[in-house]
Amino acid sequence: MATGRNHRPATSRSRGIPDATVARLPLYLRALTALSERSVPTVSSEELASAAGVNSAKLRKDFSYLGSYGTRGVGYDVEYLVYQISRELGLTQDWPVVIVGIGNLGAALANYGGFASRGFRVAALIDADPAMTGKPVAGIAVQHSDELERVIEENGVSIGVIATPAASAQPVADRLVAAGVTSILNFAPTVLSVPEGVDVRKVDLSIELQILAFHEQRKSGELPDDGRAVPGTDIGEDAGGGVTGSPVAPPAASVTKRTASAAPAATDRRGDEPGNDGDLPAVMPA
Amino acid sequence: MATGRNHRPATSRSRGIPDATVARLPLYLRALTALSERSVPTVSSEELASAAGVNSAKLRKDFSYLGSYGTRGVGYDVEYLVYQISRELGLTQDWPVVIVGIGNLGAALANYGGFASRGFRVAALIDADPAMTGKPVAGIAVQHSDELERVIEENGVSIGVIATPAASAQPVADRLVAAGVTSILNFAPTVLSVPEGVDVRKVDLSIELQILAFHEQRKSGELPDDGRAVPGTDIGEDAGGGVTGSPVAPPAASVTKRTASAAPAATDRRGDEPGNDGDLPAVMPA
DNA sequence: ATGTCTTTGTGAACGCGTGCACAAAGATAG
DNA sequence: CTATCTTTGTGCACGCGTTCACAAAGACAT
Ligand SMILES: NC(=O)c1ccc[n+]([C@@H]2O[C@H](COP(=O)([O-])OP(=O)(O)OC[C@H]3O[C@@H](n4cnc5c(N)ncnc54)[C@H](O)[C@@H]3O)[C@@H](O)[C@H]2O)c1
Ligand SMILES: NC(=O)c1ccc[n+]([C@@H]2O[C@H](COP(=O)([O-])OP(=O)(O)OC[C@H]3O[C@@H](n4cnc5c(N)ncnc54)[C@H](O)[C@@H]3O)[C@@H](O)[C@H]2O)c1
Repeated sequence: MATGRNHRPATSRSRGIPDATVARLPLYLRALTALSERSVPTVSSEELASAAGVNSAKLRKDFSYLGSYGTRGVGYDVEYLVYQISRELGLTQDWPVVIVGIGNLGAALANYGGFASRGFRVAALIDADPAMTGKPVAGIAVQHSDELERVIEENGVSIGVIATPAASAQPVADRLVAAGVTSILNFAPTVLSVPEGVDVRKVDLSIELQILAFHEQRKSGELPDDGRAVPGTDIGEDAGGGVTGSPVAPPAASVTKRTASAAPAATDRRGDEPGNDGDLPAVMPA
Repeated sequence: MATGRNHRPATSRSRGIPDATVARLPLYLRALTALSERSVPTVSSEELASAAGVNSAKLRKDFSYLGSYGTRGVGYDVEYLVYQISRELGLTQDWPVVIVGIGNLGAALANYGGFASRGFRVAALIDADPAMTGKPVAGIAVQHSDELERVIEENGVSIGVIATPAASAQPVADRLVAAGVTSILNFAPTVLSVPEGVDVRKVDLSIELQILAFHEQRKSGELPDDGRAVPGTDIGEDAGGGVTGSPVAPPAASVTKRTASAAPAATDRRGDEPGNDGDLPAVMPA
């Protein structure tokens, strides 16, 4: 979630592809690539939609934003569509990427094949810990933070991945931006502030789990209690260096005396399907 | 993004909290927790919104769905709100979780502190590789896949995390569901099919990067080429990596006769390159 | 050519999410 | 108790995204 302004001047009216559509293109591409490997020549919107897990009407509308690449009565040419989507997403070019913070997660990311398989090339692995410098991870020697700016400039890196502790995320983001990076994928649980023109997308495992927990709670019985009732189980422990941490403490109702029954007994509305369709997976860049 | 059905009868009108709001609650909770640690008693919607990186009006509306916990002229009581949101998200209770696939990513997740800090407890680590069995990861001994059902039942696990290669994701999901899991967090790049009533959320690094690439491409110059134009243009730039094997070659728009399509880039590279575990979907239309 | 059958492309309706703007609630001062 | 000032809670309008439903484009058969 980009911290700075989050405006949408709707300036993108002419050739702009809807954000929701852009977010689905990679999904279609993946399905198409699989078909391509099986040498399937064409595919109908119905089949492809099924493979991508979406509605066929939605898929057709999405493709309509790219132009008319289908043939009525037949479907879409797989190879041609793979190319068109790849081009639209900018995957026909090479994107050098730097990963900052080579800890548990950073190392896993460096080893991840999903990078290279789509035109993303790990240009460098950066870590502030001197003990890490020179150490090979996924076949690449880790470089010290001091090299950050140089690496970015020399390789023309425009995409950076942050996998440092939360406390270091903002400073790292600032350096990345100052050095020329204009797109950041942030794994640290923090809201980053970046100047306009810089895109930030975040991946937060903790948030995903919390959303699941919410739905899970709905499925099996109602809320724990009215809320101002007894203190709940307290959950302590926390990983070091997180903005998070303090255990869930029972209420404290201060300020003005909380008139009781603030929580309106959740009416057991069962119509609410568990389908978490609407939830946005991540963030929509500005 | 649930894979299975994705409808929204809109039946949820009374007590249902909007999905978009639910997705933001963890964000507010994080900001509030930080304030709580600094012993800040109250906070205004403006301040909190800023800390969470959202619009203040949006935040107030979100909170309005939970009830009226604020005090006009003053703001919100931090401790009280932390408790209310935690309760709403179901964090006042303990959620045992199983992680399946203890490879690079799975191990990182097991070591992640964000789990425990919010009521999520790693009940077990499961891996199919016999060599991994018994091996301690993050202080927990890895168990063989055979133990999956037993572990789920004995611990009452309802949330499962999949970090196996894409090809194994669906089978693992099936077993998880059969054993009683009703919420799945999937890290494998595949569309999962699950019965109604089971929530699936996915985290796909590759998709995030592709979305960033799309915007990045827009920022610096337009598309490589019109695309609809005659193929053969030097778009063939295509970095060595290319999009998953098929060398993103401008396929001819065989709108009518698709002859050569039968022999399209005969999957030359085998998914062994330092990055191609199983990125491709194994799911096919019914 | 003409007819039939399949599947695309999209107009239109609808619902959700966002953000503005403001009345009202309540704190605080006099 | 009254006045003023701060900040919430929300009615309302708007735009985006989703989905339906269907005309028409084109393949294919005769
Ligand atoms: N491990 C996970 O599964 C997981 C999941 C979601 C989010 N996260 C988040 O990702 C981040 C990293 O997690 P982790 O488990 O890998 O932590 P980690 O402690 O294992 O690794 C962090 C690494 O960052 C380096 N680092 C610290 N400050 C730095 C700086 N200023 N510049 C460059 N490098 C710096 C450290 O030397 C260390 O190697 C954390 O913010 C965590 O909350 C982790
Ligand atoms: N590493 C990353 O940063 C990253 C990022 C995004 C997505 N992913 C995806 O996450 C998944 C795991 O990635 P990884 O890098 O950890 O891969 P990995 O190969 O290191 O680990 C996979 C693990 O799963 C185990 N496994 C295989 N089949 C299994 C089964 N049926 N049941 C239980 N365990 C099984 C393997 O023994 C192995 O230990 C992949 O699908 C990958 O595409 C990884």
